[in-house]
Amino acid sequence: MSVAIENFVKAIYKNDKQDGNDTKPGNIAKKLGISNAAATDMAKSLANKNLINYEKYKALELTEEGEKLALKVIRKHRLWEAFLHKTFDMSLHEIHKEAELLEHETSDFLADKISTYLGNPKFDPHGDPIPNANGEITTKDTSITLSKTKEGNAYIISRLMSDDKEFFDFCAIHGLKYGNTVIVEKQFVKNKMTQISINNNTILLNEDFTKIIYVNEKK
Amino acid sequence: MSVAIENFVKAIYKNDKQDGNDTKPGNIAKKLGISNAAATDMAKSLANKNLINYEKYKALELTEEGEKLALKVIRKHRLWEAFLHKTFDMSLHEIHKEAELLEHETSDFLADKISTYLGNPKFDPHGDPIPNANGEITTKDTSITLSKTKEGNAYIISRLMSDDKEFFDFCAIHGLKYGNTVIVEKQFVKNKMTQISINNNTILLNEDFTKIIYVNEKK
DNA sequence: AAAAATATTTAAGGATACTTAAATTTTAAT
DNA sequence: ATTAAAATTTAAGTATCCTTAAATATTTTT
Repeated sequence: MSVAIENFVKAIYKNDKQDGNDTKPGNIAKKLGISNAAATDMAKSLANKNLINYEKYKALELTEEGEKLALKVIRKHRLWEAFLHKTFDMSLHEIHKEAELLEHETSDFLADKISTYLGNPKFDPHGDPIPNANGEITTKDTSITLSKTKEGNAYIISRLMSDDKEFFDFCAIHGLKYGNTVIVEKQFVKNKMTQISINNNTILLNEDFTKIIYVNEKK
Repeated sequence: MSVAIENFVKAIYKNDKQDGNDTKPGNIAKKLGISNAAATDMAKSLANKNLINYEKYKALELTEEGEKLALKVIRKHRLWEAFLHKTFDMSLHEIHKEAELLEHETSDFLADKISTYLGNPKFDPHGDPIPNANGEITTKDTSITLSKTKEGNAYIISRLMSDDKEFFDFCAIHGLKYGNTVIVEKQFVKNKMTQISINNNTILLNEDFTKIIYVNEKK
C-alpha cells in the first residue's frame, strides 16, 4: 500500500481508538494536512479497496482489513521508535520524526527482526503499546491522565501521548519521562492546572499537558 | 527528492562509475524497469532541476549537484546494509532489499548516527565503498576480478558486486564472503571459467560470476 | 553511401494524490 | 421549524510518474 493510504488508515485508527476524535473526513484531513476534498476522494478509494466502510456524510470506519493495515504500520512505527531510542539514544521527538518515514518502508520480516532484537517490547519510549506480529495490541490501560490525579499521591509516568516537539523538549528538560515518578501537590480545578513535584522541582502544568501525560498510582 | 528521482540519479551514477555501462536513457530505463519513454521524460525533468545535463540522443551526465544526491543515496544504502548485517545478521541479499527501501526515507542526521555507531566504516558487507558525509568515496581500488587472477595464487575476496539473490545464495553456500581467502587452481581461458579452492572445496565458476567477484592478492 | 536495424523522442493518455471553488447536506441556533 | 453556520461532496483541474504507439534520429551492416 502507498504511503498516503497507510497514513490515512493510521489517522482513522488513532482518531477512533486513541484520541477519541470522530473520524469524519474533515477530521482526518486536518490530521493529515490535506484538504477535505482530498480526504473524501481517499475515503472513496479506500472503500473500493475494502479498507474502510464509507457512507456519505458519515464517519469513516475501518474494516477488519483496514484495521490490520493500520496496526501493522503502527507496529513498525513504534518498533522503530523503541529501536532508535535504545540504539542511538535519540530524543522522543527525533525518533517520532524518523519513525514516521521509516514505518512505510519496513518489511514485516525486518519489523520482526527489530522486535526480537529488543526482546519483543510491549511499549515504546512514549509508553504507547506496540502491536505484536498478529496485530494484537495491549489496550487494557489502567493509567489515567495527570489531570485526574489526586493531590498528595505519587504516580509513575506511563505514557506521553503527543507528536509535538515543544512538548517533548519540555518533558526532557524537566525529567518527565516514561517510568519516572511525580508527586501531585495541588489540583487547581477551576483553572485546570496541576502542580507537581519531580526531581525535587515544582512545576505547574496546564490542561494541554496534563491531558496527554498518563500515569499509574505508585504503591 | 522523490524516490523515482533518487533512483534515477543512482542508476546513472552506477552505470557510469561502477558498471561501466553507458548512460543513455535506454540503459537507465532497463536498469530501473521502466519504459524508454519514461526515462526520456525523467531526463528532461531532472535537467530542469539541474541534476543532470541532457542533450537529445546523448548519454546522460550528472551535474555536480546530481552526483552529490546520488552519493547521498548510495551512502544511506550502504550504511543500512552494514548496519542490518551487523545488528540483525541478515544475508547479503536481504540487506540489499531492505536498504533499497530504507535509503530513501533516511535523514542525513540518522545516516550519521548509523555511521558513528558502526565506527564510520569505509566498506559495506559486499565490499562496496561507503561515501562519507561529504560525499567523498574511496575509489582507488587495487582489486581485480577473479577472471583476471593467476593460477596458483591465493587471494582475499574484496567485493561481491551484484544485487542478485541467486548469486548471493551461491556465495553463502560456498563461503564466498568479503575477507575470505580463495586459491585459484586453474584458469580455463578458452571456456572463460575459473577453478578455485575455498574451505578445502573445489568449485568451478563461469564468467558470469568471476567478473563480479573482486579480490586482492594475498601476501 | 544507402538500407536495415536499433535507439530515442514525441504524442497521447492513464492512475494517484492532491488543489480550489461551487454545490449540497448536515448540524446548530433562534 | 426556519434560518444560519459548518461540514461534506462534487466538479474541474494540476503535477508526477508511468504506459503504448508512432515518428524521428542514430548506428550498424552491407
